[in-house]
Amino acid sequence: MPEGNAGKPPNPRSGVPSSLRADAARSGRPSLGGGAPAQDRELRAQGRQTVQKLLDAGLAEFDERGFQAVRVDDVVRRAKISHGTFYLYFSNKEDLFKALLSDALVDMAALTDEFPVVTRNEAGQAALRRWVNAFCDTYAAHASVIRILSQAEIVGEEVWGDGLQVMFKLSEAITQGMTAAADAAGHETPAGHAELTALALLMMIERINYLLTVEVRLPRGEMVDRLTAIIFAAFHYS
Amino acid sequence: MPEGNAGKPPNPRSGVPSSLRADAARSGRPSLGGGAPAQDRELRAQGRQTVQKLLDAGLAEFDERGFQAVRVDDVVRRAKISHGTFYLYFSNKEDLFKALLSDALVDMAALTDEFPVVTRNEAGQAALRRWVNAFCDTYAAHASVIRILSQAEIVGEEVWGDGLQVMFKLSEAITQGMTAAADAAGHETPAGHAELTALALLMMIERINYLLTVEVRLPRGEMVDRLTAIIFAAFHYS
Amino acid sequence: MPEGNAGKPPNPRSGVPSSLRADAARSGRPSLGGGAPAQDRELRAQGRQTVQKLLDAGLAEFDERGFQAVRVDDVVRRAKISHGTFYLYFSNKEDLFKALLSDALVDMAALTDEFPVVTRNEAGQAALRRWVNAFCDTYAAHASVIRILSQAEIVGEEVWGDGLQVMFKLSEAITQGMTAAADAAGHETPAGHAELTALALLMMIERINYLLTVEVRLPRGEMVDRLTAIIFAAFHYS
Amino acid sequence: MPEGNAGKPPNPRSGVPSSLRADAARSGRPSLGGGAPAQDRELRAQGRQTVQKLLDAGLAEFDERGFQAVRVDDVVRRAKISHGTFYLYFSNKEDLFKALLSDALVDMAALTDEFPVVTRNEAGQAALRRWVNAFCDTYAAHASVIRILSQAEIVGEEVWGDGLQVMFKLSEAITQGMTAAADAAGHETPAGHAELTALALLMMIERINYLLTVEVRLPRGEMVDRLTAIIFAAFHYS
DNA sequence: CATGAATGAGAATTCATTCAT
DNA sequence: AATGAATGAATTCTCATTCAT
Repeated sequence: MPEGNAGKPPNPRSGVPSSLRADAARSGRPSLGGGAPAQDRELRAQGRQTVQKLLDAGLAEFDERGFQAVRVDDVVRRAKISHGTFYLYFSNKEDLFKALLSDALVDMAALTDEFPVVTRNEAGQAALRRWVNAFCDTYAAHASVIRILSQAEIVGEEVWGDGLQVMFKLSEAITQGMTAAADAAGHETPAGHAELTALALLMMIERINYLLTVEVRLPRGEMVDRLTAIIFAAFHYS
Repeated sequence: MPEGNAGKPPNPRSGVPSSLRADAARSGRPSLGGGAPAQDRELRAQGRQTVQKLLDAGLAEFDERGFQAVRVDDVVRRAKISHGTFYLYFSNKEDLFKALLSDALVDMAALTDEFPVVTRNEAGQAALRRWVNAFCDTYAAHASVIRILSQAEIVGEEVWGDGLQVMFKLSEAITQGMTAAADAAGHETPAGHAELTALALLMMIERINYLLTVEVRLPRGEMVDRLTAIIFAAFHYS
Repeated sequence: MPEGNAGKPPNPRSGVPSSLRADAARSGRPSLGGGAPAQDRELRAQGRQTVQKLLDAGLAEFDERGFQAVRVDDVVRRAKISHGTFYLYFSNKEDLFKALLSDALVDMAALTDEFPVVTRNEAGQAALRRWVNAFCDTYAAHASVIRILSQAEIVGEEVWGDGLQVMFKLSEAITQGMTAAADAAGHETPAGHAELTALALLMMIERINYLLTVEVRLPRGEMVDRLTAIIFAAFHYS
Repeated sequence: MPEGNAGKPPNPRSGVPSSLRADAARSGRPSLGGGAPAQDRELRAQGRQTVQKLLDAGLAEFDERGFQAVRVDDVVRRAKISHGTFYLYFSNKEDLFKALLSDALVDMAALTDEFPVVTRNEAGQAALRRWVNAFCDTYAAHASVIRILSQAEIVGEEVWGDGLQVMFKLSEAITQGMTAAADAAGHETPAGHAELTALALLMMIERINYLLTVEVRLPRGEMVDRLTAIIFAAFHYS
């Protein structure tokens, strides 16, 4: 999930929707086809295949060298198509990235619905653990793009905004899942507090996953345990 | 503190020193004056002043536009010195950044020594809270550079490494401070576990501070409370 | 009518046919259907319709954006036919333009025959006025192409030459019509003089019409009166 | 003087200031230094020399090939300076052109003040003839740029506007000079009429000069005579 | 010390045109 | 007859860095 936005951000955002502010919901672009240029043409089999080649090549390149270092030329060379063809389907490198990203974001957003109601017992903790694990899986599956997304300076305002969206959604889901049982049981749950807690914990999960996909090798299994324990404790013993 | 390193890192690092692996200790260059080119010359009043102008201008530019977007030309124009003069003191943009960064890292590293022994009581939590607050202050004071540092793809390998160093040191300090009391009291503390927990929590603190300095406006006071509570709970109730 | 040929012209022309030199007469290609590629094929209904769509689209585009700015792609998109099809009927943008232009030139050339014998009286002036008006009508009807034609640098040598042809023809017609009556009456008419005068006046008419079709809004009715008066005076009182 | 503006003009202008509308007077940029980029730097001897080399090279190239065909690369090669240096002084080809143009426009505008009061006699006609001749000289001196200017489609809106300015000024000067004597003598001079007449005649002069500088070789001396006679007749016998 | 000048290797993008289906 | 796909040469512009004064 995206964070970071180095360089003073042009348009400051504020607030905490449902205190943490979830911006206006954007249309969930379904990542299929290509970017802008390709949107208004009908793609035939061959065309679709070329787009795919570009997406694949792009993903590979981004994964290997990051966003900045990749030149359109690299992607094109890897995909073995001509320079001009690239611009037939994507208006530029960022456009290609966006296409790649939207897949990732869709999957990440899907985690929202999967967040369980976490009860104050072993079963709850087990369910939570499963979710954390799922998060790690999803993150890993899209690591290269999410990694780039989290370097806000690199991607444009708009893309970064898409990421924030998902972040807030997840944050809300966590809040819900972690407090639902308590609420039912009549426990008091300081409203805003829970949401801030959820946000903090989400950031933790994300960054740890970040580290998991880059150089620092951490024992993933244990890490998941730790994360689960921390989340559990944070909501139930503070 | 740095995280992120988008684009598969050239030379993967692994391991966890004292499980978390703190890399080989690098020479702690003492942030004074300029970078490489300036190192072997003695600076007179005028020279020092020029360097200062460049550092100021650089900081301002980095703050406003991030690392990438800043061109040597921007810095030079803002500092009102000539293009050629820049290279008299710094070998390039990254060099300037490094000079700026080292100050920040020194201050961040200093937090290490300030981490208190956190006892399982109100007093402990209060002490912890004070430290978290200090962390936020320090982070805020160097926000622009740290923000950039945390976008690994942007800065070079070397710089990023400096950041990792500090991260591991802090992580260890937290582990110590949070488990010292318990250890003394004879509590069992699963070795590696505590360190992973500390790392996770550190990541959380960092990212939240990140968010605090960028567009998303969060209530800092409450956030500090939440962070404190989470850390406390994580170590004492899990 | 074309003038202008910015950029020193490759092959300089000189002389004044019958003092004003009318170049070698070019084959008067009869503006029908398409350009080069289409010339050797018989077009069926569908084909003719496609050509027409292209001509229409081309005219509209040229009118809106001039020659340069129009890309084959624009025409093709407007005509809602495919890129490849364009080259089935025209060899390139200039070819399309030529097809469009020849219609215009035919009409302009037709003005030649309509130029009246202008007598030194009210009737003569009225007849002249009518012709000037007709010129304006014809010009307006083909404004977009003629406007382009008059920017020699833009169109190729060949096209521009076609325009010069018509210019010289018109110039001669004016000379004839304006001096016929005088000659008959035994007035002396300095040979070359009249032709140069006619050319100058033609240029005047053309440029004013140019202005009439572009941004500068002039009162056409009065303008026609002025032009008529100037021509009349030029031939009869100088 | 500029005419033409093929391709529907973005922002239609209308009206006839003092009926012919002379737009807001623009600041008379004194053509010295370079274009935009050079404006905010102090140029030393070497710099000024380089700018001059670029201006010379640009003029020569424009003259030989027109505006469109010239690539920045051509200019740079001719001036024997590096590609990057060009952009140190001009932001692009058009910028270079503008620098070149302003000289021309200043000179053309100067003709305004030189237009004599043309009396209805030999002396008046002689004075007029001298002015027409001066016009031709000035035009010839700047032929290459003016030629380009008159192809509105090529140059930007702004540049073209500068040309219109001068056109209107000249038009007014002619009106003044041609009607001053008559007015003094108590002759009636239909207000608007005179201005339209002047505009028409100006267009004539310009286009003929255009032809004089391009391929069609006309006898300049005689042409000047004809133009003078026409103008004289137009104002005095119509 | 400091400066203005010059450099030139890139990188992005466009668009006319050809081709296979 | 028509189409979508692919091409790649051409051109513009940027910017880090070096140099002579």
